[in-house]
Amino acid sequence: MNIVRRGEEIRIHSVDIDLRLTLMDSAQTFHWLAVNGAYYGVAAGRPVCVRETENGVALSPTAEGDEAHFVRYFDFAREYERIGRAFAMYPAARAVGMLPGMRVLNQSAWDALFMFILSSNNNAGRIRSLTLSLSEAFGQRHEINGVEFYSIPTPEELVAAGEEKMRGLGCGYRAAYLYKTARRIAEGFPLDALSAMGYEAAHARLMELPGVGDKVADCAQLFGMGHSEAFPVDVWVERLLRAWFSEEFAGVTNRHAMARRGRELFGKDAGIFQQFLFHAARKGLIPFSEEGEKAI
DNA sequence: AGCCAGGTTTGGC
DNA sequence: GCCAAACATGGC
Repeated sequence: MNIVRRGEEIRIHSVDIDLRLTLMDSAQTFHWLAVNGAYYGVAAGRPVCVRETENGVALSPTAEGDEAHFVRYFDFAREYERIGRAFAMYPAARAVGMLPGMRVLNQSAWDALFMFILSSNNNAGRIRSLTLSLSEAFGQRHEINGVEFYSIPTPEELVAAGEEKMRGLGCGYRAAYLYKTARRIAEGFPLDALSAMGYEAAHARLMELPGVGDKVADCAQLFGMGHSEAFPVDVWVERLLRAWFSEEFAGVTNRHAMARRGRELFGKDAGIFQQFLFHAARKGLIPFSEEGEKAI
């Protein structure tokens, strides 16, 4: 990795990054706009335009000292090839090599929590449209290169908007979850302190929030709190584990136990590995039947 | 029309 | 503790 600044632009060279895969297709974030081959959005508090270069990315506008922020956001300091090798004894680990340039983002805790509360029993397309609708209605406006986009609304902005207006945008029963959680945070729940806590303690605190169960908590921790051992288990990961890890997960009956077993088995990189397994499963790159049989 | 979507909550054993 | 059903919404 090599970082160069020119005026308001930061260029990060010699990194493995596929922006469309990471920002638009991988279902770990839902708020980015793709316009003319560039991507516009707020990256953990920094409104920015990102585009791919020959062997990396260019970001603008940026301020002095933002380099470390974007390296962290795109997780450029972690070597994903090493993770693929470390799990090479599992046939399904070819998922890592099949998705070059997918990064596991370090988003802000609230942004990740917001989007994954909306994700419950929902599909990626509608999570995205709800995220964009709520952001445009209640978030802050930004404009770069004539492209207009919005911050995800803060807890305070959601509380000011009210549950009924949120429901009016199509949130369904998730409006109550998101509104009540926003109110808890606005009233002092220490969301930003959870990143500094251990996985288990932070997980237990997150589960206190309305609309946050094991899966949403794990996604918020993995994508928004730097807890790389969090191992979210959704429908896709469950099917994949039953098919391709039947010995390792033998006797594991429910998703809560699968998530615990995933952390035990894969350790600190469990969540990174999970993201590759998840996406490969969802896209049919690693096939299996409904009964959990491998389909090679 | 009925099933599914990166689930959570609630109420019954 | 574990399990089933209810919960809004839109796309296929």
